[in-house]
Amino acid sequence: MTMTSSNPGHRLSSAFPALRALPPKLFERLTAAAAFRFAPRGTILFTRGDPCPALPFLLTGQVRITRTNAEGKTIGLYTILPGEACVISNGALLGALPFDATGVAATEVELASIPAEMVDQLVAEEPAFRTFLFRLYGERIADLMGLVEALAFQKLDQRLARLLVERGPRVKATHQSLADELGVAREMVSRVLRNFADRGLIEQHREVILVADPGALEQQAA
Amino acid sequence: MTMTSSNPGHRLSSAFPALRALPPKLFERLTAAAAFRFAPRGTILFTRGDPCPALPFLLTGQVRITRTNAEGKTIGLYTILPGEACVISNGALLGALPFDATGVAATEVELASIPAEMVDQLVAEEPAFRTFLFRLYGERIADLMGLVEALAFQKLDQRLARLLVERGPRVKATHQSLADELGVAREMVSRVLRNFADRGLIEQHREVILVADPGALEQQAA
DNA sequence: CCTGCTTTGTGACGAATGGCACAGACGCAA
DNA sequence: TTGCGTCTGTGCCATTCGTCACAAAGCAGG
Repeated sequence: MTMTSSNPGHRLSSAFPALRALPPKLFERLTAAAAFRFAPRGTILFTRGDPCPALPFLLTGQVRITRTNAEGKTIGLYTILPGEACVISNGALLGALPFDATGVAATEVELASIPAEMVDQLVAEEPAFRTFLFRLYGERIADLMGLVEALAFQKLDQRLARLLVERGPRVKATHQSLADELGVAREMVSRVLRNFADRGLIEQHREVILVADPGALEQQAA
Repeated sequence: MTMTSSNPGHRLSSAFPALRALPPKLFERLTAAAAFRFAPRGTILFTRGDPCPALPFLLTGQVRITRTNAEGKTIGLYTILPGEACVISNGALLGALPFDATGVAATEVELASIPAEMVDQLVAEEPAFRTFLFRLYGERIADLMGLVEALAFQKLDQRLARLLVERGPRVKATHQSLADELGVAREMVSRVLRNFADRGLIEQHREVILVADPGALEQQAA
């Protein structure tokens, strides 16, 4: 499902400041080579073992990176926001590794895939792009290290509280999806949420959680 | 403690194939600019919040990357082997991020730190170096994702068995250090090891564990 | 040999989480 | 309205792990 946006060049450069400094010629070639793609919520953008022909840049929406084990249990790793690129793919791309996780559109998403050679050329020629990419790697690694620490040392109530303040004030999700995100059993999520609701920290509705007391939730997360 | 190796250029290029293709001029400059350093086992090479003026390449030995939380609990993230570089530092380096973990010399180590500008130049000019670096990033991210999955879904006996087969057949470590590595309580490590020993999978001595039945341990890890 | 430190072993108990088995609530479609 | 599927709530019990409180064993220095 590849489509051309009404103004691809502008969207790319406005989402990615690092591209703004490009020589016009190169930017033009980049825009021409980019594959713009639009995908509805829930689309599996890539999964373990997929080949990786291009580096996807996220223009709008959110992509959730998750990992599922042999028994089907799932845990969320991190989220890609607009203006970021999927560097797992990149590791795969330029380092020639298969990637090892799954990317799902958490909302409707719009992305622009840049072919490998183009990315390589950008890295070689554009200092701002190098910085952009390396910073992105650094942030992903930091995200993962933070997750490791949380898994090792934090209790479920802390992790869930953190998730709610970050996604709040309105979180649309089933308990099951939150459980998958956190890598725990659904019943545990239901119980902790019930506890939060009893204490007035949140308000629960079907598929929706409203954060009622962000301060107290933050407290709970600490 | 900076010292000049007897043959720095040769050591660098033999540990890092990606550097072998460099133009002689550049390689000479690189060798001249590199700070060779030798550190005994246990040295803290960097820690959270340290600035990061250069990219350390590991020539010999092993560096363990760990993370410690506010209460002093520790967990190991991954290990850097000879021929690899510390890409956390690099994220910090080229992306201008503080790094977020601690690096400890797990053995005596020898490393060569390349200044930031030099690394930047290498990335710009040397395709082989780009590939090297991106592949390294990819591997680190894969390591961390694997660790996340293990923490979320595997029991201690599985994780400990895995560690022993990977580090075997002779593992020199106290139960406490293994506990720190795995992010668990020392008593649990003692109990699981006792169990392994009772079943003939390992043999225990003070500070030393001998893997007696790698196959069965592997089984246990699965 | 004594002494003191580090390492390892162990029992008892509680807290956190998982998993099962349902029941009830809600929403949608026929 | 009725029926059905999904989502949520809950009781119960097993397992895993953490913590505390020691005891015992090994090593090193005087």
